[in-house]
Amino acid sequence: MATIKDVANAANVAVSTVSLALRGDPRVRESTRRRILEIAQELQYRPNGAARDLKTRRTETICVILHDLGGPFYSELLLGIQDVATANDYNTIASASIGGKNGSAVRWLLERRVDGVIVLAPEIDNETIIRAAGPDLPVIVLDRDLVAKHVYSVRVDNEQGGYKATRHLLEAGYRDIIFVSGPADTLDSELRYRGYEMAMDEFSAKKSKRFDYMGKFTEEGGYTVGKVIASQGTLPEAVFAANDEMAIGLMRAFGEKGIQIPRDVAIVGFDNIRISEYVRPALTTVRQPMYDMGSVAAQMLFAALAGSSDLNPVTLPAELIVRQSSVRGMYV
Amino acid sequence: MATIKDVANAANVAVSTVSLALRGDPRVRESTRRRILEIAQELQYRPNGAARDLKTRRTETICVILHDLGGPFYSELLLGIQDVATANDYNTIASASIGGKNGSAVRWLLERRVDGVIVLAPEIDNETIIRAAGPDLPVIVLDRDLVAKHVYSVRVDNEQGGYKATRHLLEAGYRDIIFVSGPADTLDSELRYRGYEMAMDEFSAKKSKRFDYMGKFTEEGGYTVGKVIASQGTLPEAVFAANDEMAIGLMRAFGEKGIQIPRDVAIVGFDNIRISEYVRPALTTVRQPMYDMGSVAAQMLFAALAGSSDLNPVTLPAELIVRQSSVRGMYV
DNA sequence: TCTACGGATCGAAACGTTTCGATGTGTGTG
DNA sequence: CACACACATCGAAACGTTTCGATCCGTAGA
Repeated sequence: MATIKDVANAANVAVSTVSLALRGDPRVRESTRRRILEIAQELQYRPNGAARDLKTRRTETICVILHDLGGPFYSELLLGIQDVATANDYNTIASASIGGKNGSAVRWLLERRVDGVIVLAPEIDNETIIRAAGPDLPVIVLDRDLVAKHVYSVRVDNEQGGYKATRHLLEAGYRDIIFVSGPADTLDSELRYRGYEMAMDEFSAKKSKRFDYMGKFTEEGGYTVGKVIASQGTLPEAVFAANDEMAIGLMRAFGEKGIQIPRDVAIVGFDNIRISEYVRPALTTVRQPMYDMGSVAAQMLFAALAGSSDLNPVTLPAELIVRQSSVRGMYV
Repeated sequence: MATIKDVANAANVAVSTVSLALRGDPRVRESTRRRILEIAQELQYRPNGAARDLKTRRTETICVILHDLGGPFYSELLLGIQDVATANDYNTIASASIGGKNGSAVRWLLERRVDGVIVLAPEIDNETIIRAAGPDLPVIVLDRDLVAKHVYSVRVDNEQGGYKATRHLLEAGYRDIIFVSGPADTLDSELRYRGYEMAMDEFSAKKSKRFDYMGKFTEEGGYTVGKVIASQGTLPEAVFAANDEMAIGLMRAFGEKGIQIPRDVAIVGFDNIRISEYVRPALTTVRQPMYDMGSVAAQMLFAALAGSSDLNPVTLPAELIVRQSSVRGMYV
């Protein structure tokens, strides 16, 4: 494979001249520049990124670490990030956090192959992130409770979202509302529950306990919980599920038992995944501003890259989206 | 930032010893190795990936270039790729092809920052791919009609899929079946149409012309086409849409006109995106084996990396999934 | 004609690793 | 006691760039 040296030899100029020429530096005469370009083309010269990165100590690339690539949820987030990155002439790559501690993602964090990282992946632990972050590797954490040097955080207000969802049900007249939580260790679920508590207290309604109904954040998880709820003596008036996947699982379980939504039980989810609009009845949910989150995160990253170091954590508001699953007396 | 040299100095050993120690080479004594590790820890030493890549001339990373990250469609594909990559101790990154010719993705193709590339992005042109591929950068193209040196192809049998979908409708007794195509320039749509033709000919049914109904491969596109169809004098008996998104758009348009599916019109889509299962009536469609496609592509890539160069193109079969939207006399 | 200067090009060092041949040390064998 | 040998460590070159100061050349000003 041709290197810059080969090009220099073939063109009878110094290596440095080729380097300058390729970069379009005005110091090299136009005629020689054209000649060099031509020869480079002929030799199929392609620069070696690693060498350049090594020398310049910058990669002009940022990395987004996600739980799994292609989750429907991430599409908008990535778009928000990419728009900002592109505007800054930066490249964006995405990497899945699969493999955990010694997996793929860690090498992007630890081996300085990128200039900055945005992390939305619960299974990467705080310690790793703190170790990775440094003066020349800012890290933006999404939806994570972590403050550390060179680590900056952007979050969605899950608590307020949970509050909105619950209050919506309360205002519709429901009082016996249960909360179906995600796995015990997720912060998101916890915060949504706190919002639920706050609203329930405000209306002096009786809360379900934190761990009464706990699922796996997947449709299957919701389905299982739904079966349990349905087989108990009395149904609740409404259910607030910690995310849409679970809400949809609940709907399926209820459907199989002949329980009608929202007539018999109202349901509210969280996340506004694309399916929630298509499910019947369409699911009332809370939308997280994913595009904004991506965009804000990327902007903070570039601010950090530019030298700012006192970036305050940002919290973005969530938005209630009312559909049929929570509207009393509506059928499909 | 501490380098290997700093560690060597602090430990009073040569740089090469540190290098060996870190890699766990048995040549360095266990006691010194532990000492070095400890000092590295203390100094917060982190290897410089660029330097290593430069020296070893391998990155142990493959890159997947997709149209947009996070399309629901890609999730499985990436999983298939990652599983194989991980088994080979390789890392996987994904990059969006946004930006086209001089965009982000191109640098992964052209600047040798990865060991191999898998491309599923129509907007990257053949020329770029051919230029990028070389003895030390095999490229696997997905769903693309391209043969070239160091370029290998994996495809789904779109034609057979289109045939299956159409034949299914024909066997259900429909004869007046129209085909709603994607944008003119996409190969996939074209092939699916050919399958449609084949089946229609076999049953001596009258085909719609290739460009009678053309949408944008999005729900909006399907919706628009649906409006047009609905406002014409007579409805077809059935519609075969070139992908699910469009099929769902069609369903929405028909729904708004009071046209019932499948009673008034049967609908079949293509892709088996997740929503198609939740839409009412659930959409009959053709599943592309995305996981397999990813897995096969990755396997071919590693075969190429290992030196094989005579890898034959692979075509994977598509699978018909019958749901309610095409089953005569079923309502929801 | 000499000097100064700007433009074009060059040469060498540096970036942080890996790797290979060389070197130094201690142990067991004859 | 000399020798060979395995073991542990070292030193230097190389990977392909970028960058900075040096050099060379021709021209304008004195």
